[in-house]
Amino acid sequence: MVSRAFDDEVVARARAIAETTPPDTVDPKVEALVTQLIGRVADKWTMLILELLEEQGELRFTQIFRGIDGISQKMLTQTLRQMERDGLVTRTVHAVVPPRVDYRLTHLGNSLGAAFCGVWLWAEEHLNEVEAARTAFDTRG
Amino acid sequence: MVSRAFDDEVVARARAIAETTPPDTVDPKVEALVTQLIGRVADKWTMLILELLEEQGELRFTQIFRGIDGISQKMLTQTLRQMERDGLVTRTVHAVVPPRVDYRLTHLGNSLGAAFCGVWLWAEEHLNEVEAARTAFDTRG
DNA sequence: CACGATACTCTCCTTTTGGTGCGTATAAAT
DNA sequence: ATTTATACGCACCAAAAGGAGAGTATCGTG
Repeated sequence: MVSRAFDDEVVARARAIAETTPPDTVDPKVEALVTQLIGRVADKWTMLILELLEEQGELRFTQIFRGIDGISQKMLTQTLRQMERDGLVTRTVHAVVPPRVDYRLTHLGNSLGAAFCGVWLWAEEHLNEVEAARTAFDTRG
Repeated sequence: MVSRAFDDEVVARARAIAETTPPDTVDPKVEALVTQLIGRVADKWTMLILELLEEQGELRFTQIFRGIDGISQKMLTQTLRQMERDGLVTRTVHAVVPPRVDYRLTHLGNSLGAAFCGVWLWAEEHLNEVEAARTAFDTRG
């Protein structure tokens, strides 16, 4: 996970960007592609794997498997394949027995991890507020 | 959408944070809650609604419905309810006929939008790289 | 008087997601 | 000789997500 030392700073920066953003003249095709890409990449397992690899550098299959609580082998393989296809991780197979496969973030993967950093910080920072909002909502009926 | 003027700056900042992060001494309960919260909030429709409301301020149901391509009424209602429960949006019902309901981001919702900003920027910036990686992967078989 | 508009809810029904368990190659270890 | 470890692929099945369409209350409008 991450420290929360720079949280306010990051959020303030991001908000500043959002506010100074021009009225938006983005090609709808690009818009759609971006949306789709985000849908693909902003997935729970992808985010968790990304974070783990960011922390640990290079890991093999079983290490990731043990490092991520609740994931099934199937989902891990699947997610890693997608990430490889999207250029987020490299997959190096060592021709030994038993087989050994190492995964490592690419530059692209690293940059995505950095981009998600703000979301992790937000979640850490505002966890209590969200829980409070929920119980308030639920007790109001 | 957003401009990409500050992309490198944002990413560099986020990466700097990631690198200076201490070895991690986070309570596993909190870790799990954060993970769960991210799973809840990092959903396609939530992100799109968040962005739309951030741009437009206050909107009513049908305006959001028309503003987000491909969403169904069901998903829109559902997502808005969750967001309201999580304290991300306020929902104000005007007792008129036909009914009129306005949605607006809370401070919390705004901060989440800001946090997601980095991901949007990443997607815009690296769209081409991802597509290139994909075709490379696919042609290699 | 029929109609449209609004913001839903409710009921099917299909699609997608994801879990479980089994199979595999092979060499080292027991 | 049997077991163990690895990194999967495959087949099957349950659960969840999500789309389509109908229903609702009420009032102004044509």
